[in-house]
This record gives sequence, C-alpha cells and structure tokens, in this order.
Amino acid sequence: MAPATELTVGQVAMRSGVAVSALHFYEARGLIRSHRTSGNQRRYGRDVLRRVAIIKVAQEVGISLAEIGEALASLPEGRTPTRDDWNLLSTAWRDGLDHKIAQLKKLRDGLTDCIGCGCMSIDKCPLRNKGDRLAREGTGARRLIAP
Amino acid sequence: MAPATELTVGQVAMRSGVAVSALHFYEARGLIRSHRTSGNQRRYGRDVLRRVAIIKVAQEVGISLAEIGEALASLPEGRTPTRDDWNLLSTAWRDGLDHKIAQLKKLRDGLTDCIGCGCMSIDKCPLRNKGDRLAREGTGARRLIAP
DNA sequence: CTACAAGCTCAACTTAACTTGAGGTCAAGC
DNA sequence: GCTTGACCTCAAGTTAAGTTGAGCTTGTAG
Repeated sequence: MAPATELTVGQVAMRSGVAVSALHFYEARGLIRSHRTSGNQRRYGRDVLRRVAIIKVAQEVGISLAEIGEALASLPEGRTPTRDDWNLLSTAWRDGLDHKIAQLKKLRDGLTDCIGCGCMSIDKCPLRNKGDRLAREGTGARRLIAP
Repeated sequence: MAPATELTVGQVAMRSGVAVSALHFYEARGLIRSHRTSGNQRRYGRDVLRRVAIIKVAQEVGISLAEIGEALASLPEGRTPTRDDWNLLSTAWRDGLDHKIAQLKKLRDGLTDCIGCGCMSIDKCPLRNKGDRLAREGTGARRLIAP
C-alpha cells in the first residue's frame, strides 16, 4: 500500500476520535480545510489531525470554537505548520491560558481557604475577584487573543 | 437599618454580578436554594453568595452546571457550610481539576514541543493522548467526581 | 393610598456545538 | 454490473445555559 498522504473524512474521524458530522461542522466554521476529489469527496492533509487534536484539547478546557478558530487562523492553510507557526499560537494563547490555570488552582487549592477570607462580603473574596476582573475586561473573544 | 441577614433576589444579583434570571435558573436546577416570604418572594441566606461565586469560577474553567450541581450538593442545604464542607468539595474536585490544569499546561507549554513529538501519527501525541484517555473514561459527569 | 420599582410564573426565543435524517452519489468487491 | 458501505448536501432536531417578554402581584416612598 502506497503511503496515503491524503485522508478521507472517515479516516480522520477514526484517527481523531471525532464524528464525521463534527468534521463537516468544523470545516463549515473554517477550523479545518479540505479539498475535493473529482467525485466531490473531501480529502484532508495530515496536519488536519493536529488541528483537530488542538481543537479537542482546547475545547475541553473551556475555550470556544470561535476562539479556537481565531487562533487556528494564524496557522498557514497551505502548508504544514512549522515550529514557529505553533509558537505563535502558543504565544497568543499564553495569557489566557495562564489566567485559566490560575483560576483552576484557586478552585483546587482555594475553596477551603476561602472560608476564612471574609467572603461574607463577597467583594473581598480572592476567588471571586479574579472572576470579576475577567468579566469586566470585555467581550470574551478578547480573552485569549492578547491585545 | 437592621443587619439584613436575608437577601432579595435583586440584592444577590447585584452583589454576585449574575442576572436575576440566572439566579432563578440556578434555583430551578437546584444549585442554590431560597425560601419564600408570605408574599411569595425569594429570600436568600448569605451563603448563597459563596455558592454563586463557586458556580461562576467553576463555569469559567469549563465545568458544566450539572457537574457543579453535583459538587454543590455535597454542601449542607440547611446551614452555612463549615470549613470541612468546603474541604469535601475541594477534595471531590481535586482530581478533575488537576487533570484540567495539566491539560492547560500542555496547551500552554506543549503546543510548540508537540511539533517534534511524532504527531504525524497522532496516537503518539502526548497532547492528544490525554484527551483520548479522558474521552474513553466514561460519561463526563464521572470526570470531576472521582470514583 | 396610590404609584411604581421589584418580584413572580411560564412560555418562547437565543447561541453554541453538534447530531440525525432524508434523499441522492461514489467506488470497490464479487 | 450490481450491491453495499462510505460520502455528499441540506434541513431540522437537541442540549446547555440563559435571556426576554407578557401578564400579574408585592411592597415601599411620597
């Protein structure tokens, strides 16, 4: 068997673990891209697997498809992304991710401490204040794409 | 003015920063609880503020209301939660939160490294494998409530 | 005592992220 | 050459998490 450099939608679904319908959906949203055979069937390059992997992991930590899409848009459509391309994506997300990590740690470590923090007046709660600042900062989309 | 130990829905909304409609919604879902005045209006104990704070922070990091609800169910309905109550909640969530933190760090630090990780065969991608294991582990609800 | 802001209920609408289904095409094995 | 499974499109349905609106009641300030 020749090294199939192109993948069908079914193969991508199988290897990535997401449903065919979801792949269609991602494509409609511009998160991934394919070209068509003469018979109008989708064919994907191998980098689609990595894109889908990113999508899944990012989603799992609460990043919306819209935000993921914006970030993935920084990756080149034509060629396989280079290390630098990924680096750019990493960098764009870093602040947002750092924030989320901090939030999670607060949840993990802070719940108990919080009991003694003066929460009764919620304004002083360190847990809550973080959330407030974020909420006031803007439109959400802005969150992961550092200004 | 006497120290109002009870809060109206409007007051809770103002202090917690969530909409009145959302509070109604949370109540319908059993995440918070109120009692009613003779005139059928809601009155909340002060601990509702902390509950709402938890809900918001947890949501922001991608935990669903259903999961939050399960966790909050471990808090006593009748009385103000003690340190031990919160501790229980923390502990129940710890594994799930640890996992999420790990995922986030991977996203933050790992995207770039991943380029050299053999991702071409996605099965070997450390980023992806985490996700896979989680996906296969079960029904999602199980994720944050350690077995 | 009355005006009107704040509450109440319930149903319907919204957005995100998909899934399901209907109806039709493509391609590989026998 | 035909059957069967993988694909295709497009519309409609689903779940989560709320929001919006209509119509009606409460409670408080003047």
